[in-house]
Amino acid sequence: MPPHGSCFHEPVSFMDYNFSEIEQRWRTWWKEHAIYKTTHDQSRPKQYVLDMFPYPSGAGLHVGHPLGYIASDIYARYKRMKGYNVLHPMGFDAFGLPAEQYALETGQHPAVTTAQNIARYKQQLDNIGFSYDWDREVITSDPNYYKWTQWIFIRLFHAWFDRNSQRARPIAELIAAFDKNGNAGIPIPGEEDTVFNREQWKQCSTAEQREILMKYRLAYLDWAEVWWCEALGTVLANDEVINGVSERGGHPCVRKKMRQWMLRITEYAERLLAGLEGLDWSEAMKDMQRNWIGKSYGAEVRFDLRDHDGHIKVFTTRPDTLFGVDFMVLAPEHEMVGRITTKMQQQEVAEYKRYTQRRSERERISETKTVTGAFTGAYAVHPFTHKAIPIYISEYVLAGYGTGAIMAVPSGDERDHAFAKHFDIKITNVFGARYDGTVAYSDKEGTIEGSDFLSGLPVPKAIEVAIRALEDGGIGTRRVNYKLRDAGFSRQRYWGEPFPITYQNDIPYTNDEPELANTHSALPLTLPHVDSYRPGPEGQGPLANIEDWVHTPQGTRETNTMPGYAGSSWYFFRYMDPHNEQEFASRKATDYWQQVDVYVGGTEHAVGHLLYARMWTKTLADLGYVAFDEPFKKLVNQGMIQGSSRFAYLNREQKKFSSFSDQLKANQPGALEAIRVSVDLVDGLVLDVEAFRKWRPDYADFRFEPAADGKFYCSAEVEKMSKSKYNVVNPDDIVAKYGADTFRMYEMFLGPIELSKPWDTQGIEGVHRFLKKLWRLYLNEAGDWLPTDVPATEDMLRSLHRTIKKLGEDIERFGFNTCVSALMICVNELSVSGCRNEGILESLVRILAPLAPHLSEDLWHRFGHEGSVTMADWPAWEAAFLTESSKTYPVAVNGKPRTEMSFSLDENEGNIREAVLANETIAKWLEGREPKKFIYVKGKMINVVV
RNA sequence: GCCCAGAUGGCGGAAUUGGUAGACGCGCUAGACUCAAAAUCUUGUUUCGGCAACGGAGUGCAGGUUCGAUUCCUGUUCUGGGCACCA
Repeated sequence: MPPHGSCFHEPVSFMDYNFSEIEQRWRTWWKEHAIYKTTHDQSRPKQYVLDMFPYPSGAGLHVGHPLGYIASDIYARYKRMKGYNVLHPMGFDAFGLPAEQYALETGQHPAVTTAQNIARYKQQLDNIGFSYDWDREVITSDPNYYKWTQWIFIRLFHAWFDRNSQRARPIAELIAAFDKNGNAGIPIPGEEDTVFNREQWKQCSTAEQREILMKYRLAYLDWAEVWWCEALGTVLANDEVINGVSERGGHPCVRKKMRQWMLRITEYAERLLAGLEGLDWSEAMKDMQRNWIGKSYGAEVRFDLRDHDGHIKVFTTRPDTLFGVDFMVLAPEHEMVGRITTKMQQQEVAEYKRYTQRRSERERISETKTVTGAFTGAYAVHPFTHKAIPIYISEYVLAGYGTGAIMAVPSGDERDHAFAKHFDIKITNVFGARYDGTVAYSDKEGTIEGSDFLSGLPVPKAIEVAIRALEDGGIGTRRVNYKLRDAGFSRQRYWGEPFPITYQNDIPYTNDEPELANTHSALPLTLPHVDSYRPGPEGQGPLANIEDWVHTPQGTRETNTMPGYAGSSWYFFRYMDPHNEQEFASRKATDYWQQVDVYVGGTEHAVGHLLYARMWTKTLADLGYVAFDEPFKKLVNQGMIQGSSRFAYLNREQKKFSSFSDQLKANQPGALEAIRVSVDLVDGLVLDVEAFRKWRPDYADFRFEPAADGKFYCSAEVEKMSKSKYNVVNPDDIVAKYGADTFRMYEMFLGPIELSKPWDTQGIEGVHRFLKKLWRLYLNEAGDWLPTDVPATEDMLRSLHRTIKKLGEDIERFGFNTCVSALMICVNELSVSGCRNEGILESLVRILAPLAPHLSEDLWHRFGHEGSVTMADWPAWEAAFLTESSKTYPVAVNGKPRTEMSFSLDENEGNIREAVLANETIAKWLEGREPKKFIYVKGKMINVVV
């Protein structure tokens, strides 16, 4: 019979710490009493504690996943006890490639496998005793959720970024401005030179007008590169392409342009950069975002072509080196390449372009050893010296960065230098003696030389003078450049949000626009059923295969789907108001819960998810839907828990495995083969040989040569935890064996939350012993309740209050490993002193509650409380119990500690000096010398310098 | 290649503001209880020399600042994470 309430006074025969019975009982009780239900409560301050929601993979959770969840759960529970109304939800980032891949292989619908995976994840999470309010669960692939993802996309489509006010505004306001003044003062992003007046605007056809508007929209269509695999007839993700061939099948892949949806995140570059200042994120994380945004100051310079009309624009951060330009390099994809390449060079250029098409961007920018490129045969004209400048193409210039073209200054840039040497281009020195002809001088120290009007000027001054000369001559302009690029928002896949877009004559309309006669307006636009998950024609997604879905009387539907980050860019709003059918979240809800106070997740999201979520929040704020424009106030990054793999050593010729030792490897190098052993078959390093033989029947008749003690040892190596390495540890197994409370505390005890560290199943015993020891403070073997009203000693009180203070401080700063140590020390002390004082022991239960909620709940109820310990108050520590009157000082001579001496804390320095110098040990080290200096730091140490 | 982080006993780690390096735990060691095992309790455990007292060395490596450096500075090596369609 399941227990109810706190009425469990029925006799229990087994009075040891019976974690499985305790944990099951209280999990049921929490559920029945909806302990973790969160409501809108104005009377308490709010606290929003959020985990990055997981992608529910088919492999289930391993012990590494819950690390951050445990930390945030402890924090959330602590904040509840401190009187906050805590929002601590969980959900699933459920769209994604793996489910689709699985569907391709097995034919099972991604919705089905995803639902199964989510069910498994939830069960695993519940096993660990998290305080999530599951009523607020968010699943990105649920139509009731992605309805609002689509709704936000429509807002992005109908919005543009006003550079003057630095915020997004409805597109209707842009149209109004065009009707009045054309695009005067509102340049087209990326095409700032294109200007039209009101008449020109009005003369445009609707199609032309919409084409112009597309260049402003925050969600827009453009041509962008993807990996295209001809043999598979599909677009591939970066990590599906390895060295230019597909991961599956090894078919050649090339970069190909496709028409895609993009997000104009570049318009937010400045705000995304500035917004970082006020955030409580690690400096490392902010640096990564700053670096990604990549703001740089410089100039855009126009180089006219010698034998053609037109010009090439370059962006440079070093306009001061303009006189050192010896050649130019265009990205192979640069639009100008086809036009300017001479007949002589056409074949070479075409071949080189084919080569770069197979190269990933990463390969192109990382390649430093071999220089590649091709000469176009064309020349530009230097704007000041008018000398002819040869134009090359090379992979190290990327089309997407700056203008896709550079002016090359070999004396001042390492890559340009290598390029010049390789192609035997004469190098002009603009750094005088600082360039020695062998290594480019790229420092910004010193003066510029041999550069006409710039000669003799120090670099910063030269940059200014050069920019002014460029602007005066109408040759260039001062410019700020960002490395940040607009984000691709199309995927040629099935398992993602469909776009609420319909094309009429190739013009995209959002489904709520009047042109579609309101026939498509209802959201969500649900994913239609497909019979096959194979790609559609010409690289389109599987949706393109469903003729009668694509073709509607009003037009043809968009067949791309949204990328994985669409749903995760705003889910933190939905938790605030998860069942709202009118809005993505009400203003009342978002105004109450505001920003996420603490966001916990891995660094791998540093620049992807965290940047997109910030942009979406800014857009929603600009359009008036929420009141704040930064989603995550504080960010905590958890490290990874790595696997500890095991290897057995095999001499295949002799059909013999040898127990591992340091000598073994040294004695037989080359002859030994390391064979992976599942961690399930190993106790520490000792292999269960019989189990291994069963696991790998192909080795069943091999010999196993044990060590001298008769055991067979494996070697260990720290690696990523993954199935293929046989080092995955499932939290379910750990919880079954030791209980969730032990598991939670052990994960925290392992080390600082932000560091990566290997999992070691053996170490968990220590934490488990600690909980058993704690249990014995409350109940003896006979099951008698031990706490009574006996008085507490001063030592006990000091021990308790020191621990209360430390726990509070450590939880606030996410230092959970030291929390566990502090509790261990406290329990050790209370055990030694035989503490039975119920006041102390009850406080101990409270401070244990965030870390070990099941055990604490059980003891809490044994104290006679009816409510949950979750709602108990966090005890206050009292300074009176912590003050010490004296200190045992380390006394050092010349910085080396030689002895210890105790002094009262209010002893004056003169007396201390006298006593120290009189001390026998110190006198011995002084050897009669007069101390040069006497250093006394109150409460810390004493140092005598001779 | 670029950006970021980390390196302390056999292992995970502690030392929160520059002040006794190794807390706490694992493992190992010796012992108590037990027919035995488990559980529990007790002892020791950075390393070298020494019975000990004590002394030398020691926080990836090489320097520097300081009365004093795991902590600050310069350089360097190695490991891990990210680099735009994995999530």
